[in-house]
Amino acid sequence: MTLPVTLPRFFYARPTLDVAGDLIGKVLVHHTRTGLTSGIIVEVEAYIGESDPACHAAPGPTARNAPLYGPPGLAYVYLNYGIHNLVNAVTEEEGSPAAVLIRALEPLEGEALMRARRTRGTGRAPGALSHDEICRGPGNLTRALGITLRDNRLDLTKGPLRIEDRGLPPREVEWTPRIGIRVGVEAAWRCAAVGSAAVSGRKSSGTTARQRRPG
DNA sequence: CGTTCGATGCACT
DNA sequence: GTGCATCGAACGT
Repeated sequence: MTLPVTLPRFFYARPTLDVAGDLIGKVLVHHTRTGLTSGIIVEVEAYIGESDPACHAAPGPTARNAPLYGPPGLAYVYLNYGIHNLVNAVTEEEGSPAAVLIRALEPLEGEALMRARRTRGTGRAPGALSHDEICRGPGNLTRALGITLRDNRLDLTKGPLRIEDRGLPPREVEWTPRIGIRVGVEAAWRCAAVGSAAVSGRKSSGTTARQRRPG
């Protein structure tokens, strides 16, 4: 058991697909006044450069996508569909716009607080959420961890929003096309931990009928 | 089980 | 004014 180590800048200053694969099994942590919440990263997507039509840098530099052009290790948070905050880790070198979107976590610390945030304002009871639903999906995990637009441009290598290596065992991963985009569908730039029930999207194959009882 | 559709805010044309 | 890197309730089979 080793001490938690916040990932340093050089971790992010690499090819985005390498960073994406290596983020699986790392721990996203958010420390707020309300408390500390965290989860194991089990699903990510890479968005790479102005030539990637699904990347926010596709139109070239704008006010919104400026963090993508910044130094590696920054957080890029933006509002999607008017409702959901999505969090990315900026990769590669300054001036080279690319990032990894974090899409799902397995809840680790502060689960009660995460449940409260996820159900606040809705009619749902905190207990109605299963453990694996709490941080399943990019909009859900930011809500659970209390990540908002105010966290945009924060430095993930230090401070209240960070990603740690806690020496967790390596996970088997699978690469698939990215989810929920209209362009750039062909690239297999989504990476997910195999077998994790917290992963979003459809099951790759096999038995989806696990809900039914045997007998 | 499956698919459809409304909510909601901001960047960009 | 249009279009999203979404979510979940509502409805169809």
